[in-house]
Amino acid sequence: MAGIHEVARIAGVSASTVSNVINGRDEKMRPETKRRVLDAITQLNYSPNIAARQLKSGQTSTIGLIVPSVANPFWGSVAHHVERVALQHGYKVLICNAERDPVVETRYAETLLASGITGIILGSSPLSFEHLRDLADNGLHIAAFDRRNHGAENVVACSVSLDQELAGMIAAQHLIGLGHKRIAVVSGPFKTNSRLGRLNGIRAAMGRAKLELPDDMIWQGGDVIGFGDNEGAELGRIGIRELLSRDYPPTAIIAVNDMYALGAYAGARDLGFRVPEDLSIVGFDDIVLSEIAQPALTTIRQPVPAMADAIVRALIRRMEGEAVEGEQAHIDVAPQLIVRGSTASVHRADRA
Amino acid sequence: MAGIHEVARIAGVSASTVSNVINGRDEKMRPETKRRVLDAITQLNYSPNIAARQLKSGQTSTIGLIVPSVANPFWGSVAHHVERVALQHGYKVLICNAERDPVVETRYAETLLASGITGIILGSSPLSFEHLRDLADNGLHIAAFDRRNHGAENVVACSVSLDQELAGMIAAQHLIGLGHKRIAVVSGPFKTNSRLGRLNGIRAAMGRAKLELPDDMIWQGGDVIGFGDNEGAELGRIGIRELLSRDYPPTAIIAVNDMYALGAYAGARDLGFRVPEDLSIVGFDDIVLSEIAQPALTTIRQPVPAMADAIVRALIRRMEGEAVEGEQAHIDVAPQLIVRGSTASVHRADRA
DNA sequence: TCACACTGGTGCAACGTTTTACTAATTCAT
DNA sequence: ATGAATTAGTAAAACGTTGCACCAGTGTGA
Repeated sequence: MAGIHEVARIAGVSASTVSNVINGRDEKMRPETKRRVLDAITQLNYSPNIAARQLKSGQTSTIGLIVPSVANPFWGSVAHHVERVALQHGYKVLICNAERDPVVETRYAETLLASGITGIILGSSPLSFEHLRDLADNGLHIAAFDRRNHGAENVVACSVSLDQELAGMIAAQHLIGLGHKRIAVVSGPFKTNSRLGRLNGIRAAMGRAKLELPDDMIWQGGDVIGFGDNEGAELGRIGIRELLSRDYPPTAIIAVNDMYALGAYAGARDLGFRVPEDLSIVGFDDIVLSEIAQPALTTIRQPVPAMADAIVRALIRRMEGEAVEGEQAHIDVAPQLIVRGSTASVHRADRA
Repeated sequence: MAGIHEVARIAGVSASTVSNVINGRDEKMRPETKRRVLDAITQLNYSPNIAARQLKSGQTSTIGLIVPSVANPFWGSVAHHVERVALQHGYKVLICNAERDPVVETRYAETLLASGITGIILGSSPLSFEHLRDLADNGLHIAAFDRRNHGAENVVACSVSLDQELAGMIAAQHLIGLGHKRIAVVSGPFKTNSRLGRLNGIRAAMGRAKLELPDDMIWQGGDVIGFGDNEGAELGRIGIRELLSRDYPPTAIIAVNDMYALGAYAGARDLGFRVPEDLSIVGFDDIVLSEIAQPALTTIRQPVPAMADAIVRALIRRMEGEAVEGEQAHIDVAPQLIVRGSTASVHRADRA
């Protein structure tokens, strides 16, 4: 591969001039000189060595995106939109799967920082960001997707998320409004901020309606096999079978995300329950397949394109030092209830 | 951030010695010296600057993965497994979404090569690899996932794929065996090698059974909005509605992948057709949701974990110069028919 | 005692950019 | 005609590693 000096030699100029051309500093340069350089560049098929550039300037136009697992279409969609927005701003995106494992997450973040990447977006919504404090102190800008930065302002520069509690409340209220009284929750471990937020919202709404949410109506699976983002659908299926086998089965289910909800469809079917006649199901996220499912899933949509837009812009402002003191650090987006075919007014509730 | 010289100063040795410790060249070194260096490293929280290392050595332990879109769970799963295997071999993975656009694809490949990455895995299965010839000539090792490298041996170093024709034949034979005679195909544009291969297989099987596959039974959508990997489900839905509105609608559908197939479920439902009573549907890939769908989808499985394993190992052998002359460059894996609930013997065929 | 081999390191020149300070050549104002 | 200002471009020192070539001691055999 040819270097900048080779180009300079061919064009009959100095390396500095070539560098100036490449970087658009061509105000004080004869058009003809510029042309000669450009010609040499195309002739040699030259492209700048990124490692060298980075070593010198300390800058990369790359941001890291750490997600639980791209095998979950929700995160696939997030990755897609983050990349789209980043590209518009001249940034590339490096996607990493960390499976919500803080150790893997930290290792990835370290690697990214060591590669000169100074900004990452974290999708794992952990309860604490302590494992990343060192990196943050060393200059890594961290943005949180799907979690507020409250209580971690010095580690997490900015964040976007649904108002998770409100989202949980809306889901529960929808079911309560349909007359459901025995509502269960299906989820993986409540070890993420977002899940906990949703659960609190559900509790609040039920409390207000004078309904109980006993612990045995909260099904938590997947502790052993990780946080269950890969196996969301499978866990949902298992969870609901367990719940529906009870003496007093629930008449409605709130699944912690759409993958669990779709798994719940299968589990309900396994036991001969019809959705929504015998069982109503609500999910969160609104992945593409939710609309396709039979029946189409009622869910709380996360407006991913807008969220990606907000977080990428906010992060880039921080990385480029443009953020002003006290600039709004968290952006709350409104959850949106999408009513489709998986919820209906209660039928079997009275029988129990 | 501290550098190697700072560490050397603290440990009371030279930078070379620190470098030797970091890179495991410690055979001729007093254990005590090594310990001092290690102590200094932890004390300063030192980690080597990757850009500098790369600039000097020309090596990165990173491979690139270019996929059509991680928004399709199939590619999410591929990314997941590629990453898993790469990590086992000490490599990291950089995932890029190219939406099957040769221009975007080329730009990503250029960026990767310029960053010192000398090996990429390409998932787009293009008809031609000409757009990448230059990069290959400049030292980029290219591996193809989902397509044979035949006819492009000098551009594509190695490849894995299903035997696409066989896969197509198996799908068609399954339906033929159930008595179907009017079989339609739903797909995005046939501009990829894998889709074309599947179609050829279907044709061959039908020809052998003396059945026709007229052009108007091959629905192709999505030309305008890209190659339709994002919109697979939506396209499947539209396509099938169009096919089922014909005077002589098909009794069975082969969808080019599971996303299209799942979309076809919705489209069939829209028009009051029941699956599988009125319409049988077969997909390809076997994504997680296929098992969850109602009814569970009959599909041709791609053994993703094994394929990822094979291609990553083959690519790394090439990158590290260990591949011997004439080493097998393409690995064909066997398609596997997974019969589930979406196919049944023909009922309505006679009515038409 | 000398030549030689080992042991346990060290010194320094790269790698390919960027960028600051500098200069040679030209034009301009006086 | 002279000094100042402008224009168009250059030289060279970084950036943080790596790895070859080298070297100062110490032990060994003749």
